[in-house]
Amino acid sequence: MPEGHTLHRLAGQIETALAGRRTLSSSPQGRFADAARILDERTLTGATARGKHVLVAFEGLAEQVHVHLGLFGRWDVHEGVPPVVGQVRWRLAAADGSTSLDLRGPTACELLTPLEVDALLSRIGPDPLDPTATALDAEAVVLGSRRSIDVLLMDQSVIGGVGNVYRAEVLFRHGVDPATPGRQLGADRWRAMWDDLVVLMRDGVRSGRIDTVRPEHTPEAMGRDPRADDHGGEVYVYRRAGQPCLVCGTTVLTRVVAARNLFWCPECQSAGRVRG
DNA sequence: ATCCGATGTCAAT
DNA sequence: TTGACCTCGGATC
Repeated sequence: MPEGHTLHRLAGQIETALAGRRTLSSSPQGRFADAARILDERTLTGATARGKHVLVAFEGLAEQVHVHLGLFGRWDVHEGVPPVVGQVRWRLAAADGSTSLDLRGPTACELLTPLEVDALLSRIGPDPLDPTATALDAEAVVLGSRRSIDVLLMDQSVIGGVGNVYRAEVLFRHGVDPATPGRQLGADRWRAMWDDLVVLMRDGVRSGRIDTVRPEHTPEAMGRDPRADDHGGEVYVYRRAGQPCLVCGTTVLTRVVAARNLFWCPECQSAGRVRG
């Protein structure tokens, strides 16, 4: 589901399956019907992802489709064109019937003018999956902030594409206390975290899941049952509240930060902790 | 059959 | 800080 890697993966799949091809658009659920009529029968020219947003472009149309999945949107890629099931906001299909995509429950599915696209892109922070972005692009904001790193990581104008799983996991992998203010993080640690996000998220694009557990801590290496915490990927702390830390055995904690459930190990994650 | 949570964001207060 | 929104599936009754 939808952190940045999901959207980059989808953009890639759309390009591979549909770029340069004539497409059919419809809105079985109805709320995208007017736009779908404009898009129908057009050749798709490209799909790009920035942060958690996807933009799809069509020949002869200045506007692009902006899609944001939100918390529970889904975008399923099908071989062929199966019968519609449930609420499908936008069905996009190759005109030859080879491939189709069903978009459900998105926060955003709308046509944006070039000006609106520019405005959208300008409010998304550097994205670890953008090959032109670097740790330096967010460094001044992060290292100058009094806000805590667990809040900064979720702020899409600071870093684009990181969501609740990558937040918890990158903090764990770097032993960082989630409450550490950005200004106390230190440049070395920030850069290491950024580089790690690049690696983890690229891996997520490739696999379609979030795996963050290092080889020495995998179920195979530790003799654990891999199905014990199966959330579609192998993780250290995400959704493991009350269970023992995979590394030290301390009970994993949870609390709401930036309106989402944060998970962390109070023993392993002490770097940056304020004393007293 | 019903409830609840979910890898997100924004507006209103 | 809270509520609203979008939809589905797993847990619970």
